Amino acid sequence: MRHEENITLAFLPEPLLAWYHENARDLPWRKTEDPYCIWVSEIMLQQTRVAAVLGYYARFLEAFPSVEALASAPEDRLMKLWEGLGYYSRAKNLQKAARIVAEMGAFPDTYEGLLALPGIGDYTASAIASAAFGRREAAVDGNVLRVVTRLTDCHDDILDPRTKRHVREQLQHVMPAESARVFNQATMELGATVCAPNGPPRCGECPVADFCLGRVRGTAETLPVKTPKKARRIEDKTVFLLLRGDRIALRRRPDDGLLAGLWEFPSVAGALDEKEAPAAVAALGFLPKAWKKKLFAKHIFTHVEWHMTGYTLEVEGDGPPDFVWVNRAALEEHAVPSAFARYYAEAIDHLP
DNA sequence: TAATCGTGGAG
DNA sequence: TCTCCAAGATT
Repeated sequence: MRHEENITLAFLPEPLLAWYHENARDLPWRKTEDPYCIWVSEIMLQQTRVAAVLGYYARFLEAFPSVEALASAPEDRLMKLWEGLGYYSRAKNLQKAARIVAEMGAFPDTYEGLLALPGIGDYTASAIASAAFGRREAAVDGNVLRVVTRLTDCHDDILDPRTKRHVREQLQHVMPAESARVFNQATMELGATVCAPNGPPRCGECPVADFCLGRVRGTAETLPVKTPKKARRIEDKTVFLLLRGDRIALRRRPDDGLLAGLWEFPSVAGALDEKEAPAAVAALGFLPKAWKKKLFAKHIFTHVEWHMTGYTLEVEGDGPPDFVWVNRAALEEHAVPSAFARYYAEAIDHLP
């Protein structure tokens, strides 16, 4: 560890906390010390923007006000509440952990205890331990990594776990015991609003610009250093909106992998043209009656890209046993991911 | 270690 | 339209 870095970070807490006191956003999870509420917020906020979380957070706590309520919730209701928020294993791990906590009778109140719960890693364990229990545990997320690497002019790859460990160690040394609840929040707030991603830092508004090595040396805009990510692969799919009377076909995705356990319109691999599609429909056990529409849609995930060719048609026959047939009202009760948004809207258009 | 796992806002 | 990437965890 370089001596220089310690000196810089030692100056951080006082001006940072003063700035935070005047500039903190008014966020609902900052108004409570209830570990359950804080936990829910931290899981939702993983890789997800504050603006996207706010509505989900309010609806989720309304539906499941306690660990016990979450522990006993039906999975379909849980997934419907998480619909559109992404990273759906978070919701499943949340319920797994709720059942463990309910069984334990109390929320773990230490970093180690929290870390043992499903869906809680190093960052989240530290964040909850400090915000809910006042423990002196430095939480290192993307904001904190950006702030610290700029402050210390550190060019290590922030995707390397060793960099995170190093940053956490440095912060553990300077994090004030009497301000444990807000120090993490303040560092993240600075990274979210001033020392922000996507563009140059707003050093003119920064309370610690005076001793920021990245600013002094002119490297702040190039930090943090991050290894480039791999190119996305493209997957062609053909999606079928199968109409039968006032109903449409849905099927549940497998329990593992992408969009696990969510509902989708039936599809097959490959981009089928008008000549190939009828055979695929017949292979599913249907007799096509009327072809209504063809619709292309693209959806971009983090490292996969779906190119979807969609056909809307009326059919006869039951099809595979795992298909369920839903009317408009029932469709709206199922958790269908945003990847199918264009087809979802199309389905609604064709249902009475 | 490296790949996997969503979505949408911002530039 | 395209790229980046956000309060990460898991395997």
